[in-house]
Amino acid sequence: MAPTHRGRPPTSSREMLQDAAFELFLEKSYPKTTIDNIAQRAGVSRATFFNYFPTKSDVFWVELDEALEALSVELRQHSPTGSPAHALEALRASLLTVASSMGADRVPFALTQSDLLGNTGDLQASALTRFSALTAVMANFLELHRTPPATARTTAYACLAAAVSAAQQWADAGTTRHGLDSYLNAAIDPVIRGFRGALT
Amino acid sequence: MAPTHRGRPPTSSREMLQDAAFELFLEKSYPKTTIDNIAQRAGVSRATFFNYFPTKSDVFWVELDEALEALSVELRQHSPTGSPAHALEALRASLLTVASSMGADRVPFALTQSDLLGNTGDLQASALTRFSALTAVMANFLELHRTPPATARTTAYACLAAAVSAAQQWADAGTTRHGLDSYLNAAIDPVIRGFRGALT
DNA sequence: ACATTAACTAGACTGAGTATAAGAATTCGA
DNA sequence: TCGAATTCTTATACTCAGTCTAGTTAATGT
Repeated sequence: MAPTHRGRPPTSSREMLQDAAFELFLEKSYPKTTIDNIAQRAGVSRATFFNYFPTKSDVFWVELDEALEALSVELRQHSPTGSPAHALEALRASLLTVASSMGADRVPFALTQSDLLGNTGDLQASALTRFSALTAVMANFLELHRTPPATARTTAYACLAAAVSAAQQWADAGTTRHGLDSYLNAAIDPVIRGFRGALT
Repeated sequence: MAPTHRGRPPTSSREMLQDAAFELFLEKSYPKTTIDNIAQRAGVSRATFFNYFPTKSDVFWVELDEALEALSVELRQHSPTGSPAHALEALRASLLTVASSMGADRVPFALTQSDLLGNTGDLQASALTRFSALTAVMANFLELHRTPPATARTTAYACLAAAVSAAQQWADAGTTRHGLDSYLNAAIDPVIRGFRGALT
């Protein structure tokens, strides 16, 4: 019988804290919910919250951060071919792979409840920071595959726009929802075709 | 002799506070500079700083905020024609008009000294928020001119990417610098031509 | 039993941002 | 000239996210 854990066992988890936070955000909006509130709801101390999340707004982006990491992993599987057009298709494939791992029942809270939360600068800013990181991952991949830097950047931003649109449609679909990948493919197809034309 | 001002005269201005802030950022980096430091350097109280700027990071973006406002004004001069392709050209023209009003000697501090400032999340986030606002202005304009919403958004993001690239080249040009509009036109031309192809 | 490891906690602190009442400096009008 | 109106400044208290530290707790390993 091999113990798999050394040290004191955790009494909490990111999921518990995230759940507590989302409950409270719905009850009293994001700005009116303090870290103390969240920690108390989850049954831990305020300092413990910061053992799990760097900032308050980070509870929002667990799924997006996972997807971003998964995308980086997917893109690394594609070894450089020196062909920008191939890179575009690889980028599409990687995005769709990541999107397809998000089933119809895993829509992030941030997408479905954004109206109810109260709009604050830090929440918006935390989203934009992640969009910027996503754009950088895509642009770096394209550059690695011999796309000129300015074109790589423009393409990456256009793909970001398509991805944001797709995510919004995904969230809005309600009971008729299917996988994110189909929305994403529809949104990104004109972008990829347009830039492929410019690259050949 | 008609007095033009009623009430107590200001002892400070946005420019004074901005100058004080930039001096201090260079001396000790952005994160290490407090609002107290800035206010003291400018000879006013800390509370007075907030009469001039909403947040610490806003001192960075005076020029960009002006440009964003100027762009909105320019775009409003173009009455709707129902032609997305015309809208693209109007957008380009408006962007270039705003860019040409920034002579070679008005490069924002944020562009030329970004290395020395110390990278913090709030600074990056404040920039991204403005980029997002710029994108929204452009996308709304395109939609007003009958561009489908998803295409408007994608185009706007691609224009943003081009504009960011142009601004960076502008800042990097040093003593050989000319007006921002020439860099912007070079960067944005392939984007406009690409999307015009998709719209016709 | 003790050492090591990992998680939790209380409490103090910092600094951005908010708010308020009072004071200060000007112009206007009776 | 004086009081009212207007505008700007200030000191101060406060909130709260985020940082840090020393000590406690709960587990495993030797």
